[in-house]
Amino acid sequence: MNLPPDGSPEILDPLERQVVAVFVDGVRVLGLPRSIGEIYGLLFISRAPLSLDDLVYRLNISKGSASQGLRMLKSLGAVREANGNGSAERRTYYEPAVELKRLVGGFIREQVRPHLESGKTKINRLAETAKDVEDPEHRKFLNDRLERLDQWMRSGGRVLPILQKILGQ
Amino acid sequence: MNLPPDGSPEILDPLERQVVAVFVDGVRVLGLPRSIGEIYGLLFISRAPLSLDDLVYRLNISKGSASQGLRMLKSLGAVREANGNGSAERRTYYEPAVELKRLVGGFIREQVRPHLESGKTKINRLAETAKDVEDPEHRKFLNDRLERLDQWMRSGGRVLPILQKILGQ
DNA sequence: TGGATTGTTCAAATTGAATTGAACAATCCG
DNA sequence: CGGATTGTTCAATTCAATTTGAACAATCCA
Repeated sequence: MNLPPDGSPEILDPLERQVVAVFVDGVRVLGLPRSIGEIYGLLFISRAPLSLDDLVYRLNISKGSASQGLRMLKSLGAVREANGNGSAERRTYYEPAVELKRLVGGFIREQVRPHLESGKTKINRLAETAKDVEDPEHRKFLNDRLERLDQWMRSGGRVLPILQKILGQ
Repeated sequence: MNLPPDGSPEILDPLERQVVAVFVDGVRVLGLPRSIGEIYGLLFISRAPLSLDDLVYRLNISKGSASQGLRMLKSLGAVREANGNGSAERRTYYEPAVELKRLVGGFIREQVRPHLESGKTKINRLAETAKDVEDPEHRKFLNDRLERLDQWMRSGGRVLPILQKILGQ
């Protein structure tokens, strides 16, 4: 299916390389590791699904990276197994999910929501602590700020579904 | 104004420490450095504006970090100089901007838009490259994917103002 | 002027997150 | 079974981004 490895020949053609670069850049903004961008980028611009070994060979990354990267991409719903040929293939091939809605949904579910939740929890705990502050002026100030923080979280929570709705075309 | 440093005494009270931790966490999600979260967090929970030296001392960070952190926070519009006392003070004091709208706006302007722009540029260049692909089937596929990528960018562009509107209460 | 105070810059050190690689499962099939 | 193939795990390493720290500006004022 692919040429066997030599030293380190040019495995990606220029267009593929550029697309991969775009995604590497993209995922960095989202705080995701480079390998995620490389893997998704290559899948995105490949006509046929690719196997783990394809990714290892063509991107010149380790099996470990590819395995973990695919796991994360699966958990994000950004990649799925291509059960294309009904035939009995041992190896599994992957193809990208290309619907923005799905990608955004996965990111929000896996990366955003958990932080919002844990943030809310921590803030509630803080509000408890603030109750014990002696000076009433100071206590008032703290409550005001914590209240505001709580509002931010609420706003975040409200915005996410709207975001998803809008990005679903 | 503050006690002088000893070895490394406990400079933040527990509540302050927790709030700072929340912000450190928060900014990491946004892909910003820890010091940004520390500085903003301490300003956020402090009744009085703080100077650079206050931050250095209380957060136990270097002057360099504090200076660069404040610069970034200023560029994000997340912090402003407190010209509180009309008196002639040499040192400048900082206070946080606490309006979510402003914070989100600054983040979008400084961190999101530039990436969207450069992304668009790169994709246009890619479309040029794709024109030279011989096989018409393959070319069609590539154009389809690049078109999709372009759509994503547009969606992003459309969503940002809406986001800002919603978060402005 | 000079020295004290405040803040900036940037090369070097540090640190934490991602990647590697080798050992280990799991499954297949002759 | 046994060995070949495919994929996972995780401690050790690597690498990039952040932080440090020391030198350098800039401003103040006695």
